[in-house]
Amino acid sequence: MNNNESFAEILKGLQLKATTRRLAVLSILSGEQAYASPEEIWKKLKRKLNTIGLPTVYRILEELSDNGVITKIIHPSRQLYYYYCGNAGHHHHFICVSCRKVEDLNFCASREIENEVSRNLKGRVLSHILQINGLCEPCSRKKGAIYAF
Amino acid sequence: MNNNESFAEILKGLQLKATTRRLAVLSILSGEQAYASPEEIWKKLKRKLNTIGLPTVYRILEELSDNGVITKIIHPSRQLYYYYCGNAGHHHHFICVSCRKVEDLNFCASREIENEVSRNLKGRVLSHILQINGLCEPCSRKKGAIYAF
DNA sequence: ATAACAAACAGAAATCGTTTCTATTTGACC
DNA sequence: GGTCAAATAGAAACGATTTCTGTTTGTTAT
Repeated sequence: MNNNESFAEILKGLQLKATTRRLAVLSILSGEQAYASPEEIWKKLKRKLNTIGLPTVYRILEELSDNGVITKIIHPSRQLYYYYCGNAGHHHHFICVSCRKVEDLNFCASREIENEVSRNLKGRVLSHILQINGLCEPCSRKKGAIYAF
Repeated sequence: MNNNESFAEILKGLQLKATTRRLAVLSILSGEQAYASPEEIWKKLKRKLNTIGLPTVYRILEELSDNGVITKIIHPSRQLYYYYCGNAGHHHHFICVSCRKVEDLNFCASREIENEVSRNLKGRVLSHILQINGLCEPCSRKKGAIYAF
């Protein structure tokens, strides 16, 4: 499968072995258009692999997230959620709090923020978090499906 | 104390009783210029009050945060941290990941974001998270005190 | 003031998402 | 195929957070 080959390249580039589990995690995540929890991902992995431990899933997700291959979603419940995004450049996400769909946002104010911080606060920016929480188009039509976030 | 009176007003406005514990939490948080964890706040509370339970601190912090009186800090460790900010208007924060100091940011792109989401995604924005992580001026001078975030 | 009642709290215990640990297996390279 | 470090399974531990129950406190009306 082509995807698996390119995922293997990505892993090698990060000096991570292209193991069955890592490729399976990437395969599953890349097939999702919604963010997923480690346990949810684990359940899907168990269908394809004879054995896979939940701690393994946690470790792989953290590795991939630390290396920028996947995105960690910020959730008020503070549960961990992850999302694979093929879009390589720096960008942010709009997440639907109802169906969990994630969409790319073509907006980032990092330059303005950088200016503001260095000019007014004399501080140094290491990173920034920008996430938009809302309802995607289909969900916003369904009445009664609105959650405060 | 004047602060306590105004805190009592705030609580009453939210239909929360102005209890000794709630006022003590607000008193302690408003005296901090850095974000603090529930346990840290609890330890300080124990010095002023005969008895105070950690679950009470958690509950109060969540109530106040839900009502917008205090701010929840987003931290990669996913530990809870809170911060009291007197600034009433909508704004965001620059947090120092070294000394935990929180500073206000006079920047918010909510209008641009709203436009982008409604135009391109046809979605509906419920809320947004913007937090800048970095090093404040004094901390950025101290070499060796830099953390990835 | 004080009585009455719901809201708030203390303290113990439980919860459960996440991490650690150790022995075993696997992938990469020769 | 052999070698060795890296990766994994499974069990166990962890610890921040929440739940639960009986008791206390703040508020409101008297």
